[in-house]
Parts: sequence; C-alpha cells; structure tokens
Amino acid sequence: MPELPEVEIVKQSLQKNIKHKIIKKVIINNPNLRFKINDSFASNLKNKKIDLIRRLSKYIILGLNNGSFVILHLGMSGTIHIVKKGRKNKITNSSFYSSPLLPKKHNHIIIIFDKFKIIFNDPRRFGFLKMLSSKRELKSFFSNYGPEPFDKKFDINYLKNKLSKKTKNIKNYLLDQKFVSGIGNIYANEILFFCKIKPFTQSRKLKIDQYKNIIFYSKKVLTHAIKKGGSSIQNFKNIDGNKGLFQDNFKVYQRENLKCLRKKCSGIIKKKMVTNRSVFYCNICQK
DNA sequence: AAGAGGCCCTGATAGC
DNA sequence: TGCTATCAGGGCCTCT
Repeated sequence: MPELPEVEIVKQSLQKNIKHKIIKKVIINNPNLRFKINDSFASNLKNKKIDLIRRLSKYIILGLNNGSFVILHLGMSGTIHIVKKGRKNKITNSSFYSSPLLPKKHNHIIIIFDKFKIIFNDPRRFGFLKMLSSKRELKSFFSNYGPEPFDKKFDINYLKNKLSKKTKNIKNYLLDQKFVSGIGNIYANEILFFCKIKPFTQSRKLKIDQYKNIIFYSKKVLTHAIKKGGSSIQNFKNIDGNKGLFQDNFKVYQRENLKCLRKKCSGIIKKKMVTNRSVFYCNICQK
C-alpha cells in the first residue's frame, strides 16, 4: 500500500486525532512484525503524551513528551484504524469499542487513549514500530535516507552527482530510498511516464532535461496523489476507513495492454518484471 | 563497490 | 469446490 502519499494521508489523520493525547495503555496482540515488538515497548508508551506527529519518507514519527520517539512503517500491507467509543446508548459492557470496519485478523498492536483506540493491522508483517530513545537516535536512523522529492536538495546537481556514472536503470534508482526517499513502485512507474523516459534506461545516459523532468514530475505526481487521498490498491484506506482515489489517475500502473493515455500517442502499455518488481511503460512515448 | 536477486509473510485472484 | 501457482504498494541481506 503505502508510498509517500499514502503515509502522508495516514499522518494527517493521526494529526487530527491523536496529537496532544495521552496514551493510557498499549496491548501487544501479536509482536511478530518485521522486528519483534518487545514488552518494554508497551510499558515505555504508557502515560506518555504525543507531542509531535510527522512523516519522513514512508515513516510516521511520533514524538513523545519524554523526548523519545516511535517510528512506524506500514510495510506492504500495514493499516492503522481508529476506533472511537460508540455513542453511549450503543456501548455494552463487553464491547467497549466497536467498529464494522475493523479487520478481525492481524490486529498486532492496540494503543488505547481516553476516548478511542488506534490499531496497527498488518497481514504481511513487513511493517513495524520501533522506539527510539532520543533525537540523536532518530537522526542516526534516517542518516542513510536520501532527500524527499520535495526537498530543495533534490536538484539537478544532486541528480548529476548521483546518476551520471551509474549503469543501474533509472526506475530502480527512483525506488532506492538512499537516492530519493518516499517513492515506491506505483509512483516510480507513473513519474517516468510523465517524463517520457523508459524505465530501463541506464541512469548515466540521462540528459539534463531529463533530470529536470524527473525532479518536476516527482513533485507533481506525489502532490497530486496526496490531494486525491492516496491510491487504494487492494486494501489501502485511511484511518477512518475511506479509500483514496488516485488509482483512477494511473497512466501506466496496472494498465497492461491498454492504450496509452497521452494525447496522439498510439502506444500500448507494457508490463515487465525487473528486479522482482513490475514495470509499466508505454512502448512508444517513453524513450 | 555496484547491482542483481532472494527473502521475510499472508492474502487475493487466476487457472485448472 | 478446491487445489496450485503467481503476484502484491517495501526494504534488508547476501552474493557476485
């Protein structure tokens, strides 16, 4: 599910709902995520106030009032659900909370606040939560990550320095979080369509104009996706259970064998597997 | 040292 | 209906 736009949407909902709230209790239903959650995770969170919520790359960062941080990654299939206390006349003793949207399986972590709880659900378990005890640890965790597409640092010189001698194809670079952080498979494909660049192109063969396009369309595609509430493939939903709409704007992703949507282009969208990832591109206008 | 590939895990879907 | 195979939006580790 989650690339930068989807994580941004989740972050925005969290900001609305849990900022300045105090964690009453944490229940570890199933500690097996990408990294095993230990019991101290729950006790460390208890009674802490959430002072800060931000997003960096595909991570959500929660800043706590004792100076520590929780970082959260949704992996491939992670979702966060908010379950509000039902109206009084609906509450029964045994089901204090209820929500028809809540999945029954794979609810790994439950964080309980005064008037609601949030649930981290992740069938494929590629996601994780991790406690970092200081700003220094936080900084060190992200030290290997490249700039986001929106970052001023992501400019022509940066691309030139990183790419001009590399044989690796440009699509794999867009997926490489050390090069640019926040882009995943969907948006890498979409961005290269707008740039009219074939995904297999060796990075060293790109021209300055193509650098410019990569910078411009990376921002543009991601901004547009955020405005549309992210993309909902299979199961992405924001924490209130609503779907994003950007999938309706896909130009190449999941459009195998369909006509190219560029005006006056007679191309057909092709799909290939590269490094175990599907690549979608127009066989005519992407060169 | 860069780059390709395998792998962690479950679920949805397609094909027989 | 039920089996098996294939594919998923990520990222780390290992091997060449």
